[in-house]
Amino acid sequence: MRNTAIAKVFSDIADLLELKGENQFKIRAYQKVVRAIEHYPKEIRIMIDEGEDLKNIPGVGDAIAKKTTELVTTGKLEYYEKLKAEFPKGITNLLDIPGIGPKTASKLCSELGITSADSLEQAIKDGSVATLFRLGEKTANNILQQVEASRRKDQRISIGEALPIVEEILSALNSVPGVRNLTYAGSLRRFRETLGDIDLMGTVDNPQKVMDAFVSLPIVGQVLVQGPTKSSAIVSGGLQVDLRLVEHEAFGSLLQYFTGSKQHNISLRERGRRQGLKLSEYGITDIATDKLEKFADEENFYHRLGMQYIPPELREDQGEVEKAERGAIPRLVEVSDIKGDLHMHTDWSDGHSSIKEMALAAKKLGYQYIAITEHSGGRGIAHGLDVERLRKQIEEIKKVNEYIDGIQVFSGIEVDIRADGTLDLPHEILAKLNVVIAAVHSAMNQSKGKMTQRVLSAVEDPDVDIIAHPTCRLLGKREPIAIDLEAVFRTAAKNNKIMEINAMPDRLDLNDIHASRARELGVKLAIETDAHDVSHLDFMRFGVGMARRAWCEPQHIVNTLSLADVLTLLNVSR
DNA sequence: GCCGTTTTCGGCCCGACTGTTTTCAGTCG
Repeated sequence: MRNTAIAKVFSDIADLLELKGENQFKIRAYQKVVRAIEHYPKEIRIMIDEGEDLKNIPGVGDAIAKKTTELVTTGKLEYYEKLKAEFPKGITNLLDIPGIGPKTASKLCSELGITSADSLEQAIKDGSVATLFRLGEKTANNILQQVEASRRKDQRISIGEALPIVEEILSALNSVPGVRNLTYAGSLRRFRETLGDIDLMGTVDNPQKVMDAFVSLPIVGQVLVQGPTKSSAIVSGGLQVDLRLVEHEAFGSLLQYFTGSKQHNISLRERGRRQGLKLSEYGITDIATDKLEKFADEENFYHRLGMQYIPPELREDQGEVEKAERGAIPRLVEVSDIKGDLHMHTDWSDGHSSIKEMALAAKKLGYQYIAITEHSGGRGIAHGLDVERLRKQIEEIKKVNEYIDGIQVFSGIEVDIRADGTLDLPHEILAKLNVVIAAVHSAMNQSKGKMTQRVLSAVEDPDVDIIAHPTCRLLGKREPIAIDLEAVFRTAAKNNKIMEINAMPDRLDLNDIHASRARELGVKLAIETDAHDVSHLDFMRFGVGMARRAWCEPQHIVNTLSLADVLTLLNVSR
């Protein structure tokens, strides 16, 4: 049983306890543990196998540790089964509708027998919902609108789709006179891979002018709310964007508050409380004197609490607050640390730019090296290279290296790992390359056991340096393959092989949780764009964001190494 | 149900908004 499945059970328990009207702090304990387990880098199944204490997970105590063990070892949890039996099936679905909380849901269920969005819609339309105590016409109507909206609502969008939209809006608003400070917050600032909505905020001299400019942007469609300090609108693609403007003196605490995550902020406020301080978006209040201290920047907000500044990517309540108190927040990898890119395609296969164009663009980014890694041809992937064309490309790369100074172009390949685990090109040619990346591109429905063996044989192949996009997922389009990553990471660590953090915004593979686990196991990581065009080299920032969420420092990422050091590493790994 | 630089018992984050009330419950972020 995977962590996500365990988290789902505890999330259901929290919902059911809410419906039951249980002690809210007990409910919160379950909710807290859901977040902790969802983001926990190590599979709990493995922790139990290895006899590790589950109470090492923040928020897990005696009771939940015992329940987790029962759930993982038997596949069932008696407490959960009993709780479920107390309620009609499907009732927790009502909690997913915005505007319906536990009180309303249990009222709808017990008095009208409603357990689904369909029966709810019916009951609102025939007027029975509006007759319930503390529910009226307006509330019923609002709920109806939410039911309809949730039916047509788009899924969360990927960060790669969102960021260009956001930057377009920001650059348009930045040209309005009187704008002093404008930025994005929320999950986007934390670099989460998908986003539900966008939070923008800033400090300005004339809020009304900026709000007017915002709602009249061409990209903005329906305006939901428009006020002097807060506006909400739907932009093209169905994405909701909130813009909030505040006084300059409180920018730091507001940015901190709206960056979240919610659990991080709760954790922070608990600490504050123990110091006699009350934290809010307006600043920090000394409870004894009721004096409010304002913060124009986030750094001083954290320092006032006696801790280091915490980078947004780490604010997930995964132990970062304790570490910041001890001064143990690491110096995370930054885009400026990146000295090369080891995975890209050119017009030799399915890319759009030439080798020379890629090299010049990379040089402009300040890189010392790049690797050209086309697809191999055996599986019929778009214009993949066979042995003959690869030989020719090696020659061509030599010429480019003579022509261009200041950057080294490596010859490489992204060789297909066939269904049987063999590579798509022979040893003779692979041995001539600087970089060999291996990846799965076909037969993705193999069983977990078969797929794991397939990838393991590539990891153990002496010709292979790097495993690319290890789960093969495409955000919102293709589920990850079934694979035992723990086994892959352990074997990679033993064989000194590199795992890729693919920076393409619809891949982000390894993701943050996987990359974090790989790092813990001592696996070397490479952040690679998989660029098919010079413009794709900019994807590096998405990969770096993922790596930062995985607590990676420069030393964990091989392409922060200098040219000389990376060459040594690649030879050593053979 | 969790947790400890006040505590192994008694606490547990904070504020805004809405619609329903007649002072506040419920929900959200």
